Amino acid sequence: MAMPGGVAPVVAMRCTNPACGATATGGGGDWRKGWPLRSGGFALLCDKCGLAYEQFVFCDIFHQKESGWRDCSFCGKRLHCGCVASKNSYDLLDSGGVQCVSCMKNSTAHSVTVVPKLFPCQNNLRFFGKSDELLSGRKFEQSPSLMLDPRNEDIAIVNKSNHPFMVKGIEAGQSSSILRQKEIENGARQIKWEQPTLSIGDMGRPFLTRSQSALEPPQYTRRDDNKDPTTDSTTSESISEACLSMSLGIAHNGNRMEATSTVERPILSPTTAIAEGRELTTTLSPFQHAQRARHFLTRPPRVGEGAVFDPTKDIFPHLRVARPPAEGRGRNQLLPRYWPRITDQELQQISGDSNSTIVPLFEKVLSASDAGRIGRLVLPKACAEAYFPPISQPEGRPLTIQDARGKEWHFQFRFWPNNNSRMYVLEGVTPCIQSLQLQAGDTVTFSRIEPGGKLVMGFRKATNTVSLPDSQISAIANGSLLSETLFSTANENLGVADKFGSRPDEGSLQFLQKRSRNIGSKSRRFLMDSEDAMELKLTWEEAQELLRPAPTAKPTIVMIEDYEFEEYDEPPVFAKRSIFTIRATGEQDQWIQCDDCSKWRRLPLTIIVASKWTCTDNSWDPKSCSCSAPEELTPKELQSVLQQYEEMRRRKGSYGLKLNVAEMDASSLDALATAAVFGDVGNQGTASVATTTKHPRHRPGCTCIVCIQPPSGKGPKHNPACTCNVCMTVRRRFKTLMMRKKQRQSEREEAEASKKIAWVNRDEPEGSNLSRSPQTLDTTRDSSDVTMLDKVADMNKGHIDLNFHPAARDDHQGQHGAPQARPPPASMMGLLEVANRPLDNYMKQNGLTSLAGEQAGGSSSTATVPPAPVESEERTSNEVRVASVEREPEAMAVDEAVGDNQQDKGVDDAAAT
DNA sequence: ACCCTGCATGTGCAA
DNA sequence: TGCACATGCAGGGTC
Repeated sequence: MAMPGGVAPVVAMRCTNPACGATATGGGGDWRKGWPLRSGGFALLCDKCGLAYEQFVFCDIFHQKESGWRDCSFCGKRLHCGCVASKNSYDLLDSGGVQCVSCMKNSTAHSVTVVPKLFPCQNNLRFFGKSDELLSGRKFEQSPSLMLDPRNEDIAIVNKSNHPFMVKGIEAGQSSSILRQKEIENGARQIKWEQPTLSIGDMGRPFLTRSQSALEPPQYTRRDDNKDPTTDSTTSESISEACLSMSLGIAHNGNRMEATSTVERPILSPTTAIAEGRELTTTLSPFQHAQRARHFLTRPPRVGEGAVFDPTKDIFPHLRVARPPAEGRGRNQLLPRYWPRITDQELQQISGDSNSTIVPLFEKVLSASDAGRIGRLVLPKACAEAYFPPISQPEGRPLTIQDARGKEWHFQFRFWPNNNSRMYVLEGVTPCIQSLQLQAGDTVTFSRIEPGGKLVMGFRKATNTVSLPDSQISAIANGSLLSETLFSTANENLGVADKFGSRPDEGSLQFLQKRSRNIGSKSRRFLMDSEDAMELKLTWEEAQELLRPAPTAKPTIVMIEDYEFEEYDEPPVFAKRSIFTIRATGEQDQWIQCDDCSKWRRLPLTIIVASKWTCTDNSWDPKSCSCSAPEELTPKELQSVLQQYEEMRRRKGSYGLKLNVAEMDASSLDALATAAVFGDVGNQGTASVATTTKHPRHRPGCTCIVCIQPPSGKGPKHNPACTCNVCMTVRRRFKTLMMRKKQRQSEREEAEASKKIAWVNRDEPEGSNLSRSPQTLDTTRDSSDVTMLDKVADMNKGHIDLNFHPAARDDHQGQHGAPQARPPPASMMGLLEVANRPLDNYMKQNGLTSLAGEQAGGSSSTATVPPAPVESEERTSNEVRVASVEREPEAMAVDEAVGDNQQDKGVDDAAAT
């Protein structure tokens, strides 16, 4: 094949990043594929110093953006895309943008003007070879020159600016004004050039950098600069598409090799980007900054390979990067939305200290049905087929996946035939989903540990998880619902903090976009500036917490659709968030965080602090009225309190109820108690922090039946031979229950027999023993009902009797047919109301002064220690019900002594006893 | 009555 | 236009 200009082949390339210095011949592994191109190939990236995947994520967002309208990446013209009618009015760019017809036409008139792909940053790559011609520059007018390295079939493309590009696995083919890949059948490899004329006025300008200026500046194509970049999404999109790409396009399509060269996004190293950020601070709009900030997130995703030098790794371990799919069957077809966006921190977390390598496979934003109670997680077909073991039968096979905590989950990986295709699902995910507290909009990430091939899953909480009905979303989108919801008991989360504290998750954003797409023909966003947005980055529950009743206000409790509202005559006070705790002496404290130094300070209980508060405002404690004063709580105490405070908030959310401040007290207390149980409070020993997303007293790693038993249906079952307290107790109760059931059954049979006899002898005179038998049973029934009534009454008096047996009532109902007049049922509200009373009430009622003293030997200085720790976790109401049903008499007495604080605790406490 | 299971269907996206 | 996927639904099983 003739080389244009007779240029010698490229023999090697070197990354210009001095910290990287990667040298490769193109086949030595220093290069790898980047983002997929429309044509099926992949961009080519330097593997060592790392180039920006985030660019693609960025573009991907815009790909996912409103499907109807997109902006031309060159002129900014708004194009209607997607429908058949518009098919010829635009052209898709491999880089993710679109190009309008005008620009397509104009582009042919321009000479090839490209932005050097790699030169804006220090990571940029330069080619060097035997021939200095490569470096000295070889200009071409219409089409890039192609240089082929005969050894590795890499092709360097030198553009007008003397910046070469490389294409792997191609042959120099025809030149044309359009740079586009052309697929060549039957093994022929050819490339077709698509005009990459870029309006650098849009795109390249922000990327004028030191390194770039040091090189030959690219030519710019002017465009209208008068557009306000904040309103012109073109800018943002263009920013991401500023450079001509060097791309590697190898599609595994039989024997066919495909190669691509296309327009590409600018590649920036983080360091350079930061430098640029300084340089461009004055010229970029906030919107642009926002976009640029994404470039800061770029780092080389070293996928599934051993540790290599990565200059950004240590600097930005938390950066969320869309990693290209790992090797797998058909991975090329993997949609970018499934690319795992996993940070090194998370990878580190998964891999622990081991030397194993984590290969991120894919991720998925949980849909409502994924996170629902059905327990089925729909897997993207391509991902399932690429990374999970192949299955031929619909029944599939069991699959064990380990979570980040090392816990193994057993799922059934299977598929359903669907429209001549397959729909892959993971069944039995409910326990896992619940354990990880995942909900729709959150993201689960699947990875593989090498060596070994073990599957691991991580998760990412959505920053903008929304499960509101569309109407509410719409209202929120219009800003109309905000205040309304703040004053309501909406139990939906609008903002669950990212576990890793990262920025909003793209997938979740897409989820949001998707959810709100049907609201109307136009997308709406509640207009707020960035500070407002920061202020509003809280959940509805948090917002509720910020609203405190006026100090003089006395609430009236009203029930609206089974939700309990505190109704005040006076408007609520907008307060700063604080945490309530109870000391061993029973005294309550309020803790509040200084806005300046972030230290937590103790405040009197009755103080309601305005939205901003600093140590200097602390007039109640002269010792802590300065930010320099040490914090009263030790870091461990603080950590425990905060963790459990978060836990409490989550539980509030899961109950879907607005719980009053007293409940917060109890929960905070519970938090401290939990911490105390694990030796975190009052014991400055080495006990590790017991983090759990489950019941506060659940021990990490606990596999007792209540911890792992799914609410129903399939799923991992507890080892029947387990001898843990809970299991033993449950078994004992089950035995008792069965005995009772047997007894009732025999009674019933006896009654049936009696009825028959009574019917046969109905003409018998009254007083007959036989005819009175059912009445005798009625007496029994009444007696039982009295007992039940007593229990309900007892409950309403404030004693939760978890022995209350709903099944017993059912039995009687079944036995006697028509329901009878009954007292108000023991509703969940009632239970919660009682359960939420603070522990000090309980202690008073039970004549206790300090549980801490009794139980923990007074080891806690600031916390009240709860009853003995038991293995448990926050359970669904279903589980609670089950546990309640299975109580036996000996546990009842314990319940009344112990289980008055929280409903779910009672079960565990009794179990432990 | 509730749950599980398997399948069907509608919608949106990508080719 | 076809495919992927979210979700609805019906039927059977279990509590």
